[in-house]
Amino acid sequence: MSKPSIPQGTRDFSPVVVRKRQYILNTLRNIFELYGFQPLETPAMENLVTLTGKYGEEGDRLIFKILNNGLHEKKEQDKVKLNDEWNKVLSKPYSSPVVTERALRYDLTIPFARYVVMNQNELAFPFRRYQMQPVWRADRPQNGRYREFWQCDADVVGSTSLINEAELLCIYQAAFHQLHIPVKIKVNSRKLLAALAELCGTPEKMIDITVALDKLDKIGWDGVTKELRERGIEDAGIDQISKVISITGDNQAKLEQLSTLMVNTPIGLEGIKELSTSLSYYTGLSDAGWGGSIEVYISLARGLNYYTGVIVEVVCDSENVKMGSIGGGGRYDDLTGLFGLKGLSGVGVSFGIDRIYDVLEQLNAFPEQLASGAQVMLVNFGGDNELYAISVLKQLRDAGISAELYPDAVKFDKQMKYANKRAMAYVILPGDEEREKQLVSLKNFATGEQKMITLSECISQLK
RNA sequence: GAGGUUGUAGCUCAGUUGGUUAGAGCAUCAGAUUGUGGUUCUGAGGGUCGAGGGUUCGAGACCCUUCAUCCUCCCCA
Repeated sequence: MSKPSIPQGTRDFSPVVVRKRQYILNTLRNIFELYGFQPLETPAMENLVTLTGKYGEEGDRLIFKILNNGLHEKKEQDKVKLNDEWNKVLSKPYSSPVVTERALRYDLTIPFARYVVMNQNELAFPFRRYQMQPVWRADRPQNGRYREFWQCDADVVGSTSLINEAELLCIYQAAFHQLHIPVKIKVNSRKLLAALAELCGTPEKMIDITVALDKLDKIGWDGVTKELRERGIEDAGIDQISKVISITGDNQAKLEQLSTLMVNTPIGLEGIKELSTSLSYYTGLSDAGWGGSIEVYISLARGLNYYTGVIVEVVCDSENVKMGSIGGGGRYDDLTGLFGLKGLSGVGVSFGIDRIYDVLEQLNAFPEQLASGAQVMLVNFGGDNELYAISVLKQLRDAGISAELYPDAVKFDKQMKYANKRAMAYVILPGDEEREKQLVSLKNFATGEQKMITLSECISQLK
């Protein structure tokens, strides 16, 4: 069987799908630019050492490694060495510069950090960048998870101001407002989670508590309790956690109650102050017309363990849509420290393009006119009419009208079927009669209405 | 890393306890229709039944191996 196929976990995007994806990307791009973010692109491949050790043990295994090429030309002793290395690679997860020294990028954050460190002397800090590119993971694909997928990030590095947090919240609000997706934006702080771990008397268990708590929406409080016990949290600690996450009220009320509970944990008070400051900046920057809500959500944890301050997550707030988070982010201190540049703080957000696409599809919220391609097709009648059609074609394009001429003078029926399948808005019939009178017949494909008019009338109607 | 699903025409899938020449719909092509698409009608082409082995008089179906695929858990986006 030699049917063509594509690698597991990859996708083709058909013309209609690409248009819809571009609609999302263009919307986001315009907002990023409006907020003063600059575009950045980095290579599909990075040096393997740039990536290894940055995503945890699990992450290292999911990095797509690129085999070195040209090795077959080397000498006999090199072949022996390569064979040895190959055996190590095949026996277990292992990498060696002899076999592979490059890898496909795993996310956009680490390459961004690498870029910042490499260009630290040229960049104007704080550096605001956005980046929309595919990334690759050697994960096992399943529903909604791919080996090649797109990420879309906006980050600010080199500033600890909470204005940045507020601006990124605004970007979320503005973006989803423009895309017509109702959202709830959940915010929290890693500092509150750290304080929570202190309240439990087990500050070193913060990651365990975080991971368990993150599943609250999925497995419920009973499930979380079970997992916390498994992770070695005492019942007294679980009581504390229960007390904290059962706080209710508006954001202001929640933060006030929290500061009572965390009165003896300085890091908790710090987190509370940061959240409340960010929210007040946000109020000043945001537009009253934006829908959706921002909610302090104490059980929000997020898996990534490099966040250190405010964390944020966006979920679609519609009864008709069941979907996990469609965006997330937070503050990370010292990301560039991994590459030797200390003391740079960053904060960023990420948009889940594929999930946003699915949500728009479910809400039926894509703009109508995205579906069609060329606006008008000219029927090819062959002979002298072909040259006439070409002159009409050129004038249409000169006027900025998207047009195409059917390239072969095949049966009329076939050309009309093609136009129909391509969902053309109009068809122009430049035949014998039209050519002799120097007119065109313009047919509206939706209504079937057709009339013979001058080219300039036609152009003004199509514009 | 663990567990499960499904592989039959370009696509979506039927195919009975194993039994003639493996079917349907859609799509394609041709014709009814040489300047009018979506609707009809008629006809045609297109399959090493994922691959390899086994059981059998006989395998698309049963058994083994293998590959691919999708999904669930883990983890993540």
